[in-house]
Amino acid sequence: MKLATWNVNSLRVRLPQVLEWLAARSPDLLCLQETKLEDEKFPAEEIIAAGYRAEYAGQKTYNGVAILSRKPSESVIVGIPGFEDPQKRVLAATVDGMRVVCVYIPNGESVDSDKYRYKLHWLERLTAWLKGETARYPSLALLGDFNIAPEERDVHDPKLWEGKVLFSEPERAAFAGLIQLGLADSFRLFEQAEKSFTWWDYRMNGFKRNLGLRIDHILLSAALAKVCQHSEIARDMRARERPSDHAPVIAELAI
DNA sequence: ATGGCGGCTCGCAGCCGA
Repeated sequence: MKLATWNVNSLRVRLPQVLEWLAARSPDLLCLQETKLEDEKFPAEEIIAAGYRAEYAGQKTYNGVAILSRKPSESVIVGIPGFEDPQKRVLAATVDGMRVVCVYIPNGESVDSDKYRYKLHWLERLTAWLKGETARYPSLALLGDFNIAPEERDVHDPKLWEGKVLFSEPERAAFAGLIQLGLADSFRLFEQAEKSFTWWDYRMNGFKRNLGLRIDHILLSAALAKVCQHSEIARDMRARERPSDHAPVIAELAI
């Protein structure tokens, strides 16, 4: 079973690339973030024609998440239960016996901003909810744009990023809190090339110079991590014409 | 170097992202 996540930075713009990528890599499941589409505008017909089911929760201009899957979804939840938030950032579903949680964690803007405080609070609420979910579902995958680079090796220049949003200690502590729920960072289950990133700034030739961060992740419960055989970043998609600033991340499971 | 780029909007300038 092949799982994937991709912040597409507008599904309207990136739909042709998404359809092409689905055909080329044939994931069993693909979580999308930043669809930036109201549900009425979601391209359900094109997704279905490509052989996938789609669950989605979007809004105009900002945010928006979706789960595309070969198999149907059950027990779909939008948002963190009990946490009022108009921003569409969480979508959970059970697919093929696996609990799948697709997240678009807030960016945080800068460490002295209200958005940063919102991000940390949001992470607290996510973690508290997932504590119950991980206990309830032995097979659970948490996929998405975390907007957190967990370790120094996930940042092109750790000195430059020290204390900055996406790499600050409180954010990394929150990421560690998710790991402490019994989840494994699937990418790090395997040997990987140095300077492997999932996001590169559009500006200053960030991709060409590989000035990136690894902020998109697939976390797996112990039962899934045990059967995970491979994980990679599809950085070729960042080299395309009119790319998203994020590349897809893949985890392959022997189930 | 608070610029850079790209996407969005009851757009034509200003926001947000990371």
